[in-house]
Amino acid sequence: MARTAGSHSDITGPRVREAALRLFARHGFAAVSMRQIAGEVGVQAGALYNYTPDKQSLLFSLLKGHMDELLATWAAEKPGGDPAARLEQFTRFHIRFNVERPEAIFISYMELRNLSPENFEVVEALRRAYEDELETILHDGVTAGQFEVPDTKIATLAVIAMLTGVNTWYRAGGRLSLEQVEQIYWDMVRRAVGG
Amino acid sequence: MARTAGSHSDITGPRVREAALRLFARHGFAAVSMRQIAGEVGVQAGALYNYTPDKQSLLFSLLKGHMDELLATWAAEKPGGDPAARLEQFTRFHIRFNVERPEAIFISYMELRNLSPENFEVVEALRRAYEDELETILHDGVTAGQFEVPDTKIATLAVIAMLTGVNTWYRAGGRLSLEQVEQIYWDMVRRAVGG
DNA sequence: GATTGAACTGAACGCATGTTCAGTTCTACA
DNA sequence: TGTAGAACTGAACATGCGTTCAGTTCAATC
Repeated sequence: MARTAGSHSDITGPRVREAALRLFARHGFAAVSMRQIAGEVGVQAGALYNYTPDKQSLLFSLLKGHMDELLATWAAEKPGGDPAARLEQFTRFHIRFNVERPEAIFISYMELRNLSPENFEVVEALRRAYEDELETILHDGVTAGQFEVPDTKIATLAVIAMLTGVNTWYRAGGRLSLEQVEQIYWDMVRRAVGG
Repeated sequence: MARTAGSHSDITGPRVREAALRLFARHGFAAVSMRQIAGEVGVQAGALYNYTPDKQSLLFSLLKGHMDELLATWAAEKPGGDPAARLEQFTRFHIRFNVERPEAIFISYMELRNLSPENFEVVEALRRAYEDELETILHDGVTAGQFEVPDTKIATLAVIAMLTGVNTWYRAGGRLSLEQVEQIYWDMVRRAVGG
């Protein structure tokens, strides 16, 4: 819209982010150079600095963007009503969202330590907000007498860890369909919380 | 024993491994320099090469040593008999072993991609062997009609992911004792497999 | 106390890093 | 078609990297 002459930035910008995401996920933030990212995009290293003030900001932008999208997507389909139904929805949502973005999930867990303290704080707060979504469901379920959970905080972390683990082995077109995977995990989650 | 003159290697050697483990866990393999490791030990970078042929081998040695210890320790207390009792034993063992070695666990999951292909294959095989221990228990439980698990492989990975997640939040001296944590997770695991 | 060899130093090696910037290219608009 | 200015190049910068090695230090043995 407000673009002026000579602009390719709306093409190159996303390509920089995609290349950085892919390379960070594959080799790790510290092991990837700006020249490698530039090479993937087909550009010289200096050109990247039209799109990020520095390498650290590029990582932060990717992680923050991912968390924002996660929370926004969940907010859009956030169910109400019965805690058990909401827990099933959360379980299926988390699995589906994760397997669709393996690289973003991967770096969101692995590269937190490469964020500066201020940037870490921001991403960490978003992650806590996401965890709170699940904890609220569990808490409501306990209150309603539907779940039997001695400690909702621990159960929250345990369930998320279990679900996120799907990413370590799931591959599209594998032995099980996504629907089957969702069903198996939902059965385990439901029973784990005594539902 | 066979040590000859001028030797400090039985002191420095372990210190190199400890420093490397700590630094790799904190900052990541690629982000840690040999000079940083040497600095922690109180030695010049060149001296490290009395203890490892190169940086890559140092990482491999740490990961392989960890997996060997994991398997040996489990083998030593490996229970027999009732699948449910064995599953409880495995659950408690895994949690206890992990929280006692947070740094080794961390790099065992995070730094696999920094291993050379041959080294990766070795560590991966050891991890599969450990997973097989749990899968055998689940399989026996299903055969005995004690567990209700549609897919023992997936259940294995789900349970291990859930248990390993303890490391992301557990701190000694925190709100819950290790015994309480073990109990909470064992309840969840037992129910998740329909036991 | 002399000797031996492991342990270590300190400097050097070639190379890669993140980042900057003057200069060049190219595209959308006048 | 001329031009403004965004996009990009290509070289340079200081710094740090993993690794090597000739030389020095030091402790256990004779």
